[in-house]
Amino acid sequence: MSTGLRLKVALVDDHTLFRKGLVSLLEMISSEIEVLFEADNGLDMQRKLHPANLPEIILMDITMPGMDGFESVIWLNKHHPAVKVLVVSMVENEESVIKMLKLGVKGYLSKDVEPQELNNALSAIKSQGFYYTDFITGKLVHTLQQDANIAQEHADTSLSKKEVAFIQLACSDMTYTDIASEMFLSPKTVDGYRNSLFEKLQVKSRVGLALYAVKHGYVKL
Amino acid sequence: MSTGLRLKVALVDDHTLFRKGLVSLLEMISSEIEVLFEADNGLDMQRKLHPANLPEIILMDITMPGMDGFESVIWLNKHHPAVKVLVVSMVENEESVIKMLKLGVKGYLSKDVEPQELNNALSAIKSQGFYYTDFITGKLVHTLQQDANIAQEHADTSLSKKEVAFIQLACSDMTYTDIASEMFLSPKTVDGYRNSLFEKLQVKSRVGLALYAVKHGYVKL
DNA sequence: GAAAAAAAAGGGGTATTTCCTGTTTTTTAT
DNA sequence: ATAAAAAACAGGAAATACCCCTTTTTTTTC
Repeated sequence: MSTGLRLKVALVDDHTLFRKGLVSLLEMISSEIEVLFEADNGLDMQRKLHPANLPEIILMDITMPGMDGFESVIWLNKHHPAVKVLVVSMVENEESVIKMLKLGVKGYLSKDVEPQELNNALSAIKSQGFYYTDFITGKLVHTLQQDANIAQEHADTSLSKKEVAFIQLACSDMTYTDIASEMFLSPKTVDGYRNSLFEKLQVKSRVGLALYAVKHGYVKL
Repeated sequence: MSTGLRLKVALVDDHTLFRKGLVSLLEMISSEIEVLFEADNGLDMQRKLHPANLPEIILMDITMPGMDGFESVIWLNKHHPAVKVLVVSMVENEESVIKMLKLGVKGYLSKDVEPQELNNALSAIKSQGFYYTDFITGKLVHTLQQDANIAQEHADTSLSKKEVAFIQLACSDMTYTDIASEMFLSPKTVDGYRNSLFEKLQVKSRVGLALYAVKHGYVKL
């Protein structure tokens, strides 16, 4: 049986080739690392996570079908708060980084770092509990500066189901009247949705709305 | 020196972690594979490609900074037509697949395939010269069906410099009047740009224009 | 079960987008 | 040099997007 000396990790990423490659890399980098399991997404992770043998660190992607990285981390925080998460993602926009940091992830790496940095991150998280690069620090500082200005007026940027439905329909050639009947609502109501989203998302036109929707994965291209 | 028995390959992908992982995987999968070099993008590839020792197959990503996969394949066709290209990309939209096939790539894999399929693809390309999955065939058939309808009316979808400038500015809160003065043109002229792009790109509104721009990389989010 | 908050709907008006049918100017080809 | 083609530009009209402010209905909260 395992003596606990090796660092137990798990991988959650929907790109099989990347995941397998990462496993191969980890094994090559250090014999001190043991990959407990791999998962396609958060739901798959839930199934494969055995309370009797928890990984110490989970390498987590963000964009995944089914259950994405954010939801997965939230679930982990609730059910297995001891498990540390290292985000490994191509997503580099400030909002996502900040959101993940707020969720308490222990590190955030881009997929284009050198393998050695991955190793550094894992070592640091194991010994110090975290690994925050200048990249993350930069995002943090920038956000803090903005926060000072914008304050908490638009607290969380999570959209309701109807708002999501609306913003998805807004990414089309439909008029707002069309969207209204599609949603079984009065045109005036979707008018209200638009206006509140304009303010909430800090955009000024339907184009901005559409671009926001794409950027945050509400619509796929 | 190399006896030529091993399959010489090269990797072009901007995500270091993915690339290194892939190298590691390839070495694990088969000792018959020799990775000649890795490159960040097309330009890097040009530098690292030595005519005296060309790879037989290049595993190529599409989205890369500097010189992307399309440009790289075009360059390869011109300068080293004997080098075969296997696309390994997350990009799965029909247009990109078709565009790559037209450029003569020998295979097209998603990044979420099993390592074994990568091995199959390499073997097939080495022995038969190509590896086309059902995924690709499906795209092809669908395109052929569409082509029958749409015909050649909007022959190539390449945009002029001014059209690119316009479509980028259209992805903003600016009104067309704003865009016109930004481009030192009459509002009526950008009016014409919009209308011709609507037809050329088969969209019906500015929102469609913006989404097209994102989808095809004219604007980054 | 009443007060408060949020969602839905409406009235009315301005700005912008979209579409149509042209003319003038500039480029391109022969 | 001249015809043909493409780009730039216009007038005007209808549809749509956007905005502000008010009312009704539903939901939440105490």
